[in-house]
Amino acid sequence: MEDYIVLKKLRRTPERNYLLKLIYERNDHFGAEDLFHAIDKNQFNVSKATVYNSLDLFLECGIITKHYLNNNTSIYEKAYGFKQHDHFICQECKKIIEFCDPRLYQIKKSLEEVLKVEINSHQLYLYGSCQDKACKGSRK
Amino acid sequence: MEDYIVLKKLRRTPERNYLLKLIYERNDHFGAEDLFHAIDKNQFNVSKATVYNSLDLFLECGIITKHYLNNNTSIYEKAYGFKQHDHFICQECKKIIEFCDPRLYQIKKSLEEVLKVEINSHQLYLYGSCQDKACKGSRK
DNA sequence: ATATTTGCAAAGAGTTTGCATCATA
DNA sequence: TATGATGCAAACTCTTTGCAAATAT
Repeated sequence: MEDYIVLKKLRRTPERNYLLKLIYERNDHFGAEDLFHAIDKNQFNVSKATVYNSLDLFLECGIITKHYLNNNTSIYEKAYGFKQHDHFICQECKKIIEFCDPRLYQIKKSLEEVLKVEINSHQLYLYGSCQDKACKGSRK
Repeated sequence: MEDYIVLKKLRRTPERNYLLKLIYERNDHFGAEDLFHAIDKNQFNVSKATVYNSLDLFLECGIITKHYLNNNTSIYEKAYGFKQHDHFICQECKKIIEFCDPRLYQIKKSLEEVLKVEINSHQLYLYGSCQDKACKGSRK
């Protein structure tokens, strides 16, 4: 699991290793604060600054992905070894459904030509409501 | 231009009218702060709180659109009478190019079926580099 | 040895809130 | 006149920064 570490020419510190471990243990979308609180303070004392620093680093390394939510905060998810996907976000219950649609790549390709630009990445968020019982139940 | 005001059952205040005017005078993507600074303090004294309140209101009315940028801030653009479009953002020079691709609607339609959800809106941002001379020139 | 990384606490940016005052309907 | 809207400043949240001490290479 920690074999994924590709810290390039950077230093391998216990804090980074520990944070990576925490990240790979979870399968959700988490905020910097979530990660900070997941730290076992008895085991390790990682500061918030280091959490942010490390997240930036992991992001650059492609180990995690960052999403900018509609409340001006960010969440992350591990990325390494997972295929590129996009997100549907239920506005009622905040559930996130991941999906992947190859047609998006066609769109990107043709837009590169039409707009005469080079596209490196994209973010697609679909907003709406899911049909979960639990979700419906929570509606006012 | 101010005929667009559809303040529903809400009050028509001089502050809101003035802000709407400012918004319709500009054709760019602007932040709350930008709008606040665009206020002619001699002419009007609109507080920051009112700017934020009004932007929320205009957003609900569909008069403006809100985008969440990759630095956890928001920008707005007027929406009324403009057709839905998406954005390419140059990571070098921050230029924004708007585009509209009908295939995205097909994707949304089929995802509604596949994911069994109802999609109300979406946000698609493409990131990359444009080929402008001015942009290239600014690269380190 | 030395340049990077850390922790801490303080600063910062953007946004929201509380409340008394004001003003639209 | 009654409720909604405003201005102000303080509070809040998330994130970044400065710096001395610690540490990986």
